[in-house]
Amino acid sequence: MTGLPRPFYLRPAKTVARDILGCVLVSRIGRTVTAGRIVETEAYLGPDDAASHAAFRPSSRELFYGDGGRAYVYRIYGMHWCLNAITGKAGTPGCVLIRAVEPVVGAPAMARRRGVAATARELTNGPGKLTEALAITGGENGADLTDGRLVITALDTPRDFAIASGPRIGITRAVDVPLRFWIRDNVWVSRRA
DNA sequence: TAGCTGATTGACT
DNA sequence: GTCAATCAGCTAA
Repeated sequence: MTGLPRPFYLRPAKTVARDILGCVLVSRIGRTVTAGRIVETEAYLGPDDAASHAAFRPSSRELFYGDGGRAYVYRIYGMHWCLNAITGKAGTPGCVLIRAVEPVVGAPAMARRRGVAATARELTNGPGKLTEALAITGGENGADLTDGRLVITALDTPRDFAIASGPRIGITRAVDVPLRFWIRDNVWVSRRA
């Protein structure tokens, strides 16, 4: 399984965050293939972005400062995993947080992992929810997103959707910077603002 | 070593 | 609307 090519990720986080909307996150982790269309993202920049782990989490630096196209998976609040795509060329730190996806393949398997109905929006409409649905854990930290068990691919369908933007959610620093992007009117976008 | 924080979620009033 | 769960990684000492 091949995903979006490396150069796609070697651009500013803000650009990648917008362009990656509508693309499909494919997980071949575990026995069943599961996949979801990315409908909501947030961009995190370098040390100048106070909300970015690049600014206050030294242990993430090796990934942040490396070439884009790799996964950055970390535990939050001691119980949930969050998935990011590292962006930018080596030396220019940045990443894109995948906040919500729309189930495309393997909804029954996601439902089993999540413990909710296969049609429920709670399946994947949040950063901690989609990682559980797609069986993404810390084991995927550093994984290559262009080729492997976890990849992001482009759809052949036209990008005929509107992109909305606003402040990022859930953070305590740099609260007002509008670096959150989502597909307007998509019901799988996470609530709570 | 001890204490604190957090890019969340789900249960409860 | 409020709040607890639960821990890696940070800081202070």
